Amino acid sequence: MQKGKETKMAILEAGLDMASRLGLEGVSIGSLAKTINMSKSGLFAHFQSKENLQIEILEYAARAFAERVIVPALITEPGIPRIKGLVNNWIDWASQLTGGCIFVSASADYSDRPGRVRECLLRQQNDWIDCLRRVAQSAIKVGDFRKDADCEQFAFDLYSLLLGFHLYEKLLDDSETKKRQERALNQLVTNYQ
Amino acid sequence: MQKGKETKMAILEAGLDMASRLGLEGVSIGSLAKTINMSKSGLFAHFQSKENLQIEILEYAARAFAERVIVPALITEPGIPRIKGLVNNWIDWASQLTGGCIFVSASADYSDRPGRVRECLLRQQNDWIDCLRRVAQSAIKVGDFRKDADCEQFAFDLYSLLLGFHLYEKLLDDSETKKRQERALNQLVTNYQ
DNA sequence: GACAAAAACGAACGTTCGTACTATATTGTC
DNA sequence: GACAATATAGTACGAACGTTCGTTTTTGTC
Repeated sequence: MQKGKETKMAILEAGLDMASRLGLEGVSIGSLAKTINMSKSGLFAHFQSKENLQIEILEYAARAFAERVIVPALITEPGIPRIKGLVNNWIDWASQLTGGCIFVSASADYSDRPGRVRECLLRQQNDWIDCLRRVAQSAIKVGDFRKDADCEQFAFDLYSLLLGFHLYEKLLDDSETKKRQERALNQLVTNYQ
Repeated sequence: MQKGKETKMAILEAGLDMASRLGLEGVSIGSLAKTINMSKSGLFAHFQSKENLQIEILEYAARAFAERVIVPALITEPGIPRIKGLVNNWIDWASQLTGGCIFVSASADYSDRPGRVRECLLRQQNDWIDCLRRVAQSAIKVGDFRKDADCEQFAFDLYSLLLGFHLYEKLLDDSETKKRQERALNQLVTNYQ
């Protein structure tokens, strides 16, 4: 069977866009079916529950994220170039989605909403922070960062920077945001050299 | 008339808690009425629309925020002590609310949801960033920061740090978050000295 | 205590929500 | 082309949504 997978992908793509605009909780089966031009029940049959739909959207987003943000950065040479590449990829990723990075909004939404969706998101965010930690470690290895640099701390610092950028860019629409982010990033890597 | 104002305050307090847990969009008139033990229509009469309710919750939150975060910090001596006081107040504020700081979750939720709620939130966030800028300026004035320090940049850096802390604390439940935040803050003020 | 104003209520509106069924198209396989 | 498997549509459900209405209770004032 082929056709099934295709529609499912189309649903998830539209679902990702809708989730970025309205949040994962704001994705309703009826409205999503309407945008994809199919029946509510037809769409529902692919997921059996709304919770499954939300989780599959998250997992679809994670695959796209790995593909567009992480993998291209791992091809770049390790150290500061890779870090800057990763940041730029992340920014591109966030600007491609209408409502911004789905993981950022979901992290705020599910900070106190227990369930399988939250657990899935938590796993993903831990993976992402791990990824940030590893790029710092490879920066140590190639000599861009000093030997005793705290990689966990760097992950915290860098993710914070991305979150700040996201808020400024998506909510405030500040024209100088890109400049602010670049300055902060340069200062950040300097602190770890 | 007195009674009316009292119930309204009780509604807004419960509404703020609910909004911090479920997001502003997740506050439903029916469930809010149930937690406050009054009828849906009775509650509704205070606001005339859900949008008004959301805005009044935001404004109620802003008053509480000014009272608990900003004012106490302005009493502290200017410069680095005031900055650290402000940060600690903010952290207390975020930890008092079950689901975390309402402005953080609302900023993510309303990044692409036009309307009066978004406009209100935007005004508030600009005020907050202005506040951060001013504490940096007073730090220059008392000699804690160097004369040519970029206060706008400092506001960006500091708010980013708070957002990072918020995500780590509320979603990841990382036991070392407080330490991470303190290290980042110390490094941050060092960069501006 | 009377009386008007304000506040709270209960019921109902039309709509949308997620989900459960059954039936009809569409697909891939022999 | 037959036949089974899969995919989509259609309909219906109970509950919850925001909102409106008319009524009743509570409140503050004279």
